[in-house]
Amino acid sequence: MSGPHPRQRIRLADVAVRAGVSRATASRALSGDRRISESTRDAVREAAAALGYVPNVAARGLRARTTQALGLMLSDLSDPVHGQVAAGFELAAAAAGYTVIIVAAHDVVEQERRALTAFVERSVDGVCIASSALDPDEARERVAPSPLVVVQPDHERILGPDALPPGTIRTDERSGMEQAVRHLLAGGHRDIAYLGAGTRATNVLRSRAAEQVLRESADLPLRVSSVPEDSWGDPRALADALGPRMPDAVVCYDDKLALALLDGLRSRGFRVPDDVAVVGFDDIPFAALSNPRLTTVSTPTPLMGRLAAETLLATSDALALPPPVVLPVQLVVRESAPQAAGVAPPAHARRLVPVARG
Amino acid sequence: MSGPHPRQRIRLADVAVRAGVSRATASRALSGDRRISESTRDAVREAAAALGYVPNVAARGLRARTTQALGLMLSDLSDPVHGQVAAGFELAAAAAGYTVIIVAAHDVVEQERRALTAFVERSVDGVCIASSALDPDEARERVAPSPLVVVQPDHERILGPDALPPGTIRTDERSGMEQAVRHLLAGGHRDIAYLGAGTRATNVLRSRAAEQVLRESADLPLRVSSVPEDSWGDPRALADALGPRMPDAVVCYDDKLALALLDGLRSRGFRVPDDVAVVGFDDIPFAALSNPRLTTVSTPTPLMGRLAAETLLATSDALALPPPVVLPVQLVVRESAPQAAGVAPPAHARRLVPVARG
DNA sequence: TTGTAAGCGTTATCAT
DNA sequence: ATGATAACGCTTACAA
Repeated sequence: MSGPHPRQRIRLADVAVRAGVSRATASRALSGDRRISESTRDAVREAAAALGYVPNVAARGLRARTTQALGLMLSDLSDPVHGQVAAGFELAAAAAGYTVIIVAAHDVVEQERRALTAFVERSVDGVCIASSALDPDEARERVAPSPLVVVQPDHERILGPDALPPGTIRTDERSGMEQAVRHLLAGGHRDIAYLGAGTRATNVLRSRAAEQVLRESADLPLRVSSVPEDSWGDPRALADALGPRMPDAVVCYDDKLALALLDGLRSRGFRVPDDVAVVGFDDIPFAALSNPRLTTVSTPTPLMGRLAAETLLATSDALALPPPVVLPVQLVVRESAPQAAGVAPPAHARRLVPVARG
Repeated sequence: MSGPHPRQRIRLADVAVRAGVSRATASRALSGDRRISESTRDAVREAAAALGYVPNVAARGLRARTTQALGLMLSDLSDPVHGQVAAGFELAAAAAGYTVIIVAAHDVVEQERRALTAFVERSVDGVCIASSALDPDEARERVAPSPLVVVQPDHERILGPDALPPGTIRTDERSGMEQAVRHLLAGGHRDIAYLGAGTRATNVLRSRAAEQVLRESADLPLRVSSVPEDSWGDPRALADALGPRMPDAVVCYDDKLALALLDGLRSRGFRVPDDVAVVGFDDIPFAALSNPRLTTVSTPTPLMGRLAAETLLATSDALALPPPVVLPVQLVVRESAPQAAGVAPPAHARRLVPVARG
């Protein structure tokens, strides 16, 4: 039952012997070195194929000082947003012949540090952090001299006035909230609430942006409610968190929260959008399939992953990272916060896959 | 602006010099070798810490013939089921100090072959394939001598009478369909349909199981409809695929399809479950949040990933893989196919997180 | 055009 | 208890 392949792994030396050349020649032949004669090149290739030779990249990397591997740290692989970022990242990396090492750090700083160490141990050629609480400077320090790209940084530093550091990729939260809030105002809503999860920086960022826009556009206050980050498993609690008096409309931190809220509202007997309108953030795939379908701010998650990988691949020097990128987002109007009556919805509102994607 | 850490990476030799010992001693001290004296051990550790030494695992692996890395091949990281399998896999691997290399092969056989080659090139200590169309024997051959575990194999071979090979982890499709179909029969449904996606083996397996159970339990025929694997983006088409006359109930290939179908049925003016009941398969997180909430067969996806990793970690010899494992599944009754009137639902039917998980 | 030999950073063997 | 030294499998000066 054992196939034709030998148990012992074939080394370059074996190929060289079979082709009747030195290891150096074999190596050069396989790497397509122009100085090797046509004939020996073919001979070596044939030998390699015949033996089923697969190079040992650890050995190669040891000498060539490149591993053709990238590290990706994220909080949770089963999260739809992170999954899409990871998918885009992996796709771009694989297209360039790179391999991806993924570590889930579950938003625990100590695990995040360990993840970065794992990348350094493996000498990856670049590291991407997706939405981490770690201080970006510390992270960059830890993975040096590998370049580091941070997607959706979540350190409190982003709340300050400082410019984003090079190698940062973010979405335009402010624009997203502007579109969401203006849409609700146009729909006649006045008592608008923000439902946040946790106290992480991105949540604060979105909450503040919504508050500002509402203030500037209509001089109205924003009601801010908040639930702990891990309480999404209890949808009724989300509805209850909105307080004894239900607002006209709710903007949620993200779609996961919004979809859970839809469920909680239904349990509590509220109708969406008649009793209260709901807007999400991210446009995860199931946002288009909920009942009512979720109006949400579409973020280009797979594109962010792709961009992160491409940035790393294009960056040999960790100190030469490109300036921060802020990606545009777009409100997708669906049923949970429909267009004001009498106004035709824009074409994109019906699309399952948002325009800005990959 | 450049921190205290040196640009050049610290090698073991540097630590040895600083501690005033040989490289061999330094290596042994760091690996906690009992023969090294207390004092030198501390000295070496101090030196390592002071210099910020991080070992090079490629070099280590070259000599020690173990990489502390596992390979995971899946079709798509942004798929909820695969994401959960990957999350469970990564968690178990990380807990054992292992790192995971993930390659998405998008169900393309040629890419699957490349993925396996990538794992061999990197000499991973074990490989897991999640739901692949590749011939398991070919796969095992390709990754030899690393052990291979296959989660939810999808090769047509599984349709035959052959026993599953060692190192296989599957869910009990037959039992799942039995629970689903019996539940529908108990609810008074007679005209039952199966809505499948694609023609892959698992789809055929589920379809056949449903057919058999329906035949054996009630001597009724199963209506089988099918849509191409990539047509889930058009929910109305799914509803239309059920034919001109709507069945009493539909069992879907998986939850993604079922949730899309719910949307399509709503678009077409059908009420669920009044006009037609719908049952899914997998119990992905959003199945509990749809409207109506989805009745579905819960599969222990994170557990499968965890089990796969643990199996690999426990298997030094590729030829000593454990016998196939078939994991139990459990129907979770929700609104899209509710309990027959007058019968109290079991406790688990209300749980958000199914019992069998992780 | 090809071969020889040194080296990548570790760990393991064999001394001492 | 510690040190030399030889691997591990590959690439790349330097030679020829």
